[in-house]
Amino acid sequence: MPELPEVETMCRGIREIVGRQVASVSQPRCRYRPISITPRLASIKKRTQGQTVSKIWRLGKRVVIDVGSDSLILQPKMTGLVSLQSVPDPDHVRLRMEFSGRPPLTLQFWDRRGLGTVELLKQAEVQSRIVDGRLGPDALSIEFEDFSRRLAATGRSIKVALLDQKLLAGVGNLYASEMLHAARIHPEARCARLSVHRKRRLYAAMQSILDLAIRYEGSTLADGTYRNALNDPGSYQNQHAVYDRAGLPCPTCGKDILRIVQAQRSTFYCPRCQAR
DNA sequence: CATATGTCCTGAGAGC
DNA sequence: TGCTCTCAGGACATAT
Repeated sequence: MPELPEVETMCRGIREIVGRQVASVSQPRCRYRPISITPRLASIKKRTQGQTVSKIWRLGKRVVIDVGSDSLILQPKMTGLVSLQSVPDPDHVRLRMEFSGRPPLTLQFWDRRGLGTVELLKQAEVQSRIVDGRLGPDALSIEFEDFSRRLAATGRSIKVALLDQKLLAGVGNLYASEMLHAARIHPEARCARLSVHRKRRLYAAMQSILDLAIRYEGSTLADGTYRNALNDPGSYQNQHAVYDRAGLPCPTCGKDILRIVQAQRSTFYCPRCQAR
C-alpha cells in the first residue's frame, strides 16, 4: 500500500531518467482487466516519444514524471510499483517506457490488483485537475498552524481525518496508525477536541515517522510486492509499533495491541499508551 | 457544504 | 487437495 514514504522511494529510484529521451511507451499484453490509462495509449505515445524527462516529483501518493510539456502521473494505489529494476512478475506490468541513452533504461509500472491509474496532463493542468479540490498540503511540508486549523475544522475521528487526502496529502492507513501511537493519541479521538499540545505531538510524530520511513525506504508488507529502487524490500516494517500487530505486545509498554475498524479500514493501537 | 458508504481489483489465507 | 469465502485499502462515485 504505497503511502508517502513508499512513493517518495519510488521517485528517488527512477530519478536516473531525468535528462533522458522517451524511446517508446507500451502497454504489455495482460490477461487481466486493463488499468485506467488516459488519454488513450496512442495519444500518450504521440505526446511523449522523443520528448525529454525534465523532473521527477511526488504529488501526495502519486509519482509525477515531467516530460516535454506534459506530466505523466502514475498512481500506484494499493499494489502498484514504479521501478527501473525487475518487478515481482511479468504478468502484472501495466505500462512500460523505454529511455534512450547509455545505459538504456526501462521503467515499468507494475500493479497486481490493477487499481492504479496512469494519466497524462499538460503541466499547466496539474494544479487544476489533480490538486485543486482533491489534495490538501503535503504531510511533509504543511506548517503546524495549518495542520492544527484543518484538524480543528472537522468533526471526525483523528484516524479517519488523517486518511483524508483533501485535508492532508500523503498519509495512508499504515502510517496513520503508527504516528498516532508515537503521539500517544487514541485513534477515535475527535479532531476538533484535540488540545494544541496533542496536535503538536502528532505533528512532530508525523514528521519524524515519515522521515524515518523514507530513510528505511518504506515498508514492505507480507505480500512482498513493494520494492525499493534496488528491488529489495523496504525495511520500515521492522519498526512498526502497532500496524498489523494485533495481539502482539506494544513495544513501549508491553500491553497487547488492539485492532478496530474505522471507516471500513483497520486501525491498530495500544490501549494503554493511547488511552482515551 | 461535510461526511458516510459502496465500488473497483487480484491473490493470500482460512475453513471445510 | 481443492473448493469457496473473506479480506486487504486508495481514491473516486454516489448517497445522505
